[in-house]
Amino acid sequence: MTRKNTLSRFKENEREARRTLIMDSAEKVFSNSPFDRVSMREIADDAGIATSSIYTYFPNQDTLFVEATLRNTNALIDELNSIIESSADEHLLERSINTFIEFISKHDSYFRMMVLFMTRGNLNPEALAKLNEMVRRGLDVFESIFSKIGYKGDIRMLAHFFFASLNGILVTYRKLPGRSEDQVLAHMEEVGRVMVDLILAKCE
Amino acid sequence: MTRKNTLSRFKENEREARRTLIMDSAEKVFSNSPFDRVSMREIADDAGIATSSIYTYFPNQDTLFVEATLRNTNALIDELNSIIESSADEHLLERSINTFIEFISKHDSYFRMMVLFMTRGNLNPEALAKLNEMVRRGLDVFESIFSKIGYKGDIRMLAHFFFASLNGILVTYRKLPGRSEDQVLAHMEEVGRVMVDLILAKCE
DNA sequence: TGTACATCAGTGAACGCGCGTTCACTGATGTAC
DNA sequence: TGTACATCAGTGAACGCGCGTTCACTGATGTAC
Repeated sequence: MTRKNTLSRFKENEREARRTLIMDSAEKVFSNSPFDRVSMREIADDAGIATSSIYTYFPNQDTLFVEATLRNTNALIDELNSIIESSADEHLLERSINTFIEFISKHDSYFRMMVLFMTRGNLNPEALAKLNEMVRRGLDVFESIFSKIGYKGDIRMLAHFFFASLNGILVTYRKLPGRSEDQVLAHMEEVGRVMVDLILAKCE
Repeated sequence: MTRKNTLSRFKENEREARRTLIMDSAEKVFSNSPFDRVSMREIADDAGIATSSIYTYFPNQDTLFVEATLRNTNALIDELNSIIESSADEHLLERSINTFIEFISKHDSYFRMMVLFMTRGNLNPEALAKLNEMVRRGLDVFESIFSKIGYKGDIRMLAHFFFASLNGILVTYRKLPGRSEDQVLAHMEEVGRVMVDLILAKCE
């Protein structure tokens, strides 16, 4: 029985390692290919496996996309949390906004998620639950920022607004025609600073 | 020559009328069908013409989508302008936000445009130019709101932020799972009110 | 007015494509005796 | 230790689908004489 357990645990780890490899490839393909050129075939090619093998580890495309994104955003949330602990109050808000913007700009899978979410009401319930859990965690992080900087007002609502605004900045200015990647980033952060000013004006 | 002119003008009107009919159908299909079920075939069916006939009036799908959306947004901008003229200052901002949110919620083609824009860098230049012109007009409207309510700060930058935030609210809360359309709208407007408070706090 | 020709909006069918997913099968590895 | 069988990750090819777009053609309408 002990042997059986270690074996099945070994297999479980194997399985997780494979899933991770596939998600790595998915992320790589997300970031390097034009949006409509990302397909299961493309991801399988990058991972060096047969397309059909993906289905041994993920039931379908949506699940793969959602899980790959959640992995990203969990890393982002961890990063934000460590900023909250380490930053002096006066720069906390701006640093958080810039971290968010830079992170999401670098990880195209977030936008893919967003488009998936915008275009389809029929995400499978399991994926949807995981997505909601991530949003909830994000809102919690934002709330702790606002309470730390002493925002006077409804912190929960501000977090909702904050989250939406950041998404909006990313969506709206992502593809500014004729601007370099750096210029786009600079413009996003400049717009973000407007929000910093507005919020700080209502802080103690 | 006079006859020729009237004839060609008649034909031109005919052509415009047909284009309008097709855009009407496009808009109807956008609003009533799930996102991924909208195709040239679907639109042609609604208009009661052959699919290939669409190509007599629009060179390709992108152009049709962009033009249909711009027609919408021009109407929205007109509506906002009349609000600016008629509203008392203290409710101007909130009324503008709610008008924007309600209008866009009702016209799915705006989201389709947004997804098109997010997912493809390769929109044709003509469509892109028209799109930019629309954004510019929108920003101008927002600026005139802020100058009317006496915002103390960089009005241009606030307009950029305002536009992005509204987009973000619409994108983020559009598909809240388990909420009715009315509840979603109410939540969006509640989040919008956070922005009202923030901006008004920096007004004279 | 009547006739031969030109124009052109509109059509139905087909093209070419790429996608997500399935499935019968392979072959390496583990298991039982 | 050796042999027969079971398991199962992994595969390549195919399925079925729907899409945007093209194209040769039709037939009504307008034009020229």
